[in-house]
Amino acid sequence: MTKQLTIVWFRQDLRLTDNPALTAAVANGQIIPVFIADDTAPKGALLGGASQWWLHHSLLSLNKSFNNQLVIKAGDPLSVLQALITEYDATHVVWNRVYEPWQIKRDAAIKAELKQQGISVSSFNGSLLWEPMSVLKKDETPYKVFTPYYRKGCLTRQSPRLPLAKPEKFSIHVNAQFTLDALNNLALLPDIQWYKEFETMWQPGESGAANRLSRFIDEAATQYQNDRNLPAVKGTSLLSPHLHFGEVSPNQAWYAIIGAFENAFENKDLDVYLSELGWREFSYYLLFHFPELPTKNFNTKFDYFPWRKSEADLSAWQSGNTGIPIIDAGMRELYKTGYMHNRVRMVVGSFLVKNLLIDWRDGERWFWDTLLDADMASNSSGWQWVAGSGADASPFFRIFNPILQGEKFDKDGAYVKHHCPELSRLPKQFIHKPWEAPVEILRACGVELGNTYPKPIVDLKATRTRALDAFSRTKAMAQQASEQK
DNA sequence: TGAAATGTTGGGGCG
DNA sequence: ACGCCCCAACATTTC
Repeated sequence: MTKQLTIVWFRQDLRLTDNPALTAAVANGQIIPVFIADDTAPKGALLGGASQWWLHHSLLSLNKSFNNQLVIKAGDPLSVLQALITEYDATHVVWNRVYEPWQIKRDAAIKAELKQQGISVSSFNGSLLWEPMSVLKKDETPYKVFTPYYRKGCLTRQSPRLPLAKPEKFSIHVNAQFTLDALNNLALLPDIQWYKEFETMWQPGESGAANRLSRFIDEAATQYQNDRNLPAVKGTSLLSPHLHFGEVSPNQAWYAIIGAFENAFENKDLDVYLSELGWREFSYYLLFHFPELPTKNFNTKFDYFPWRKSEADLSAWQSGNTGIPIIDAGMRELYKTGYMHNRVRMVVGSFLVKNLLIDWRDGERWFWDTLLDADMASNSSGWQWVAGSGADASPFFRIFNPILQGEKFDKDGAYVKHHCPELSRLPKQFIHKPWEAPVEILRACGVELGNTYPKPIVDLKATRTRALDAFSRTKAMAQQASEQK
């Protein structure tokens, strides 16, 4: 019997349980687990600062699971793999698929090249419940609306793969060794020490992911429909960064929910959660079928939109100094914790695009750099959804009023007070609109607008009208352009 | 997974 | 008792 040695190329699947590529490799003999920092990644795909922090720790965790034998490399993945194949005399290479357009292209080229060299190469689905290529409408074109995509396109198809068990034992080539130098050479930890707070809130790695999932099931899943909207309450799963790096698969989350409760689909709370996993699938689906989603308006009407350029406004938004409490709380939460509650993501997104008229791509870029769960598919489809330019998007005229959103979902202002402590003494009546508070109340609460906390940088009512006007002019221009053809 | 403007209804105050 | 007005509460339309 010939000796079989398989290189397991880890990318966005940093786990041992339910890892199809790993399971296949282990069944085939010895393995070499490797992570490669890809030097050839296009600029827009380079990991943001927050994600780099996460990756650093997730790799440490994965290495621990591999008994200190995770090989870490940097460079052009093809060359790195070829060098490893030669060095170890490997016969097989396996990986779980990724879906960013540039990675699809790269992987196809690598697969072709290695096969040509007589290496056996296999790829697997480790990250999606339903892969994009297999879900189409009757006319063979991709869905553009979520509900039929999910209910008809996905749910009526074959059930997602049941999670695979963690390989009980595996044999790693004795020469495969982790070195801290190799990890540190990736320089994933940023120079600025802004991530201190990340460490108190997050536990990157497979066991951290499992903890989050079981905690969600025990404490929040059955109140999900309502509590997921309350940013001061831990009512969401908080799984997004773990899912992005593949420390847990959507299949594990899916079947954990279905297994923990009877008739999950009949239960509104659980059904809503499962459909959020469906939205994640939809994002990957859109990115796969519309590879320009991260940079181009899905709805080309928006190519005529008169975006404003304002460094001052953009930077006030980024730093959480717009003078509108729920916006500032969200943006500060993001910078400090690498995360922002989803309800608030919608509100700050609407504010940037509609009240400030700043291009959604500027928002997308900031999120990409600061979110621990930054994900090309979710980020671009999310921003296009907010802007109104996306597939099955929120219509542009649906403009969130940050005061009303605050009063509805952060009634007593706990979220605002936590992230904007300079407002913490304000009565809840004014917590979402301090500029309406009488001066004597402001003074008594230690708030001086324009000094301890900014005055609002825009008038919400006037900018709402301005946005609607810009939108109607955009429609007219698009209409005119189409008539001229 | 909106908000504001506009329309409708009905109870109650009042002459 | 009746008509009128006001306006809150809810519904519908519009962006």
